[in-house]
Amino acid sequence: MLKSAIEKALGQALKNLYSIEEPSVALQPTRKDFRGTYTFVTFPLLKISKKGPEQTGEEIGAYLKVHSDIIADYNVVKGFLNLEVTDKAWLDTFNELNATKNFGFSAPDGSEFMVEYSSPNTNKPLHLGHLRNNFLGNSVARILEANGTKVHKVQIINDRGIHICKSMLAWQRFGNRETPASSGMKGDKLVGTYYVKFDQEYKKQIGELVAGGMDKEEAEKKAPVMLEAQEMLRKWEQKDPEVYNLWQTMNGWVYDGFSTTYETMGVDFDKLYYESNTYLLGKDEVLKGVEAGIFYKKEDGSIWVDLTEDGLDHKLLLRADGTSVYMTQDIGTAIQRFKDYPNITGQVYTVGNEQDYHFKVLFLILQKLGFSWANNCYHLSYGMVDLPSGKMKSREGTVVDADDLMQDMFDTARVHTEELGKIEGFTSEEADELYHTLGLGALKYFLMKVDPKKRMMFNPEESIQFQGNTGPFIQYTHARISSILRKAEVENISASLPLDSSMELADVEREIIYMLTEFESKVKEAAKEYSPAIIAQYVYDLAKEYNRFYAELPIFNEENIELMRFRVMFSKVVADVINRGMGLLGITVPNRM
RNA sequence: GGUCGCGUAGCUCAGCUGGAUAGAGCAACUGCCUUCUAAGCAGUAGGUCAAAGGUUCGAAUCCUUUCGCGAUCACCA
Repeated sequence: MLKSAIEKALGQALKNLYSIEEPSVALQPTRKDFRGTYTFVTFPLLKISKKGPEQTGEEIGAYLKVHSDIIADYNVVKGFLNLEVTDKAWLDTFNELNATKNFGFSAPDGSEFMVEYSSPNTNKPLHLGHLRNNFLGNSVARILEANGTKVHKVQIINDRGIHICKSMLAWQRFGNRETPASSGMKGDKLVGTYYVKFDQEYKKQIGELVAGGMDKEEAEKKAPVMLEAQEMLRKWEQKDPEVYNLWQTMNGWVYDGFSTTYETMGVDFDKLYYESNTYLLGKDEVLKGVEAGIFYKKEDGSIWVDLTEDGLDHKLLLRADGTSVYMTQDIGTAIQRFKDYPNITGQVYTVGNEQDYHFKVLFLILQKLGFSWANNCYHLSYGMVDLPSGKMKSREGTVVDADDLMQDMFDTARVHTEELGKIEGFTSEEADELYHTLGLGALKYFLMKVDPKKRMMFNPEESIQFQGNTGPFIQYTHARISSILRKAEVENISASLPLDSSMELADVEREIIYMLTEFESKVKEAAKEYSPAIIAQYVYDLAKEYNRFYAELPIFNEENIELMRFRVMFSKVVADVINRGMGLLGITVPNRM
């Protein structure tokens, strides 16, 4: 609105001054060291204006100052024309924002999309990497929704295969019928311990075989527990009742554990896909592809796709014995989802960047099979969360458990809050809720402020900060504003009456109105880039700027009543954007802290 | 070795669809609570944007090469 109005005026200026028919005017924000809000770069115009950069800037600036009632003043530095906006235009802009409910967000436009995230294995508890995955996927879903798209949140649970048989076998052998109830352990944790027990037993047996003279590679294949696990997998595939029951029971424990964790995390799903239901999908599609000549069959009967023309290599799609590989299932599952949700136009897969190649191939194959939606499939590829020691490794016990980390965050929040003595008048329930809000806010913000594509560092020794560029800093800003709004209500200051637009504003106020006008484009950009980090960065900048305002200018001590009203209303709008922006990250903001 | 990604302040990260003197936070140092929440604000210090070439009026940003780190290249998932 404001920006496009200026661009329009600028276009008119270029037309009249230099007879440019279709001027491409792109404004950029003015650097902090100069006066003004928007900057127009004149260098590309010099050939047409046939004048120096300063003179060209002067001409355009002077024209705008006279002909546009939005432009208050201008200054020229080298080839940069910096434009200052009138306070009236700022206040009109503010009034418009204030009058628009949920400005920056779009109403539902009928589009539908699917977002997949989490997608764990059922043999071990969720860890730090899953937290990044879940928070990102869940946030992207919220961001798409804010852009008018109906989103279906799903995950595919890897509930079958050799890994879960390993846990089952170890439980049969060492478990003494232990259950989550009998042990008091969360179900996912309990099953995880048996996965570890299997590995220990496996290693022990390998050691014994090697000591008996077998070479290591063979020992890894011949270790009795491994053979038994494989036998168990065969029984599972034949739906052997005993194995199947145990499988259902132990997976049930895991799901109970997971759902507790998801609830704490504040994420949810609209539909769950299970590999035990989907692992046979895709085979028909692959066979159809062979008939269509898209794939080819080798002499041994295995089926492949040749991707060398696309710069990739040959990829196996069906084994010689006719059984599926991961790719086969993923082809089938993708197609199944478009059958389940006929209105979706694409889907987002939130999966780590170690699978970049896999998804490149998957999307390419879906294209070759002729699915037009394949072009709208996006791999939200995020970087690993590294520890100072490097990658997390379960074998070395360096995995950061999701439940433990969240609990640590709640404890840290409690310690900070108590130190600051900020919970006067809180009931213990309210205090607990606050610790939860702050701890989770700190964690989510920490994991999402970084560009998803980049790998990031988490140092468990230095706990996540609560000051500076953090979730709690932004939450604090919201709590401060809430306090102002409570006071405004007590003092009966009307925030609903229209504002007079003839006041003089301070720089910091103009800057913040400018930032508010940018919210919409940030929300759109975040959707286009599938990047919650863009929102995180924006909300932080806004909160930071608001705190400057808070320190520089009085509100209730302002003598000009109209200006005081403006500042109250202005604070309210900032709080609203902070609230909704943080909401896009799945972070709640408190009214007191 | 092939392919992909990354390398910005002591540390963690922005900036990357080319624009001005490269920004935040943490850590260090200095100020600011008789005024609306100091989880805050203001300031000082800290940089050959991995290196070298190239394109351009202009390069952290685009291209090439080199170095370093990581991922991936399974009839695993």
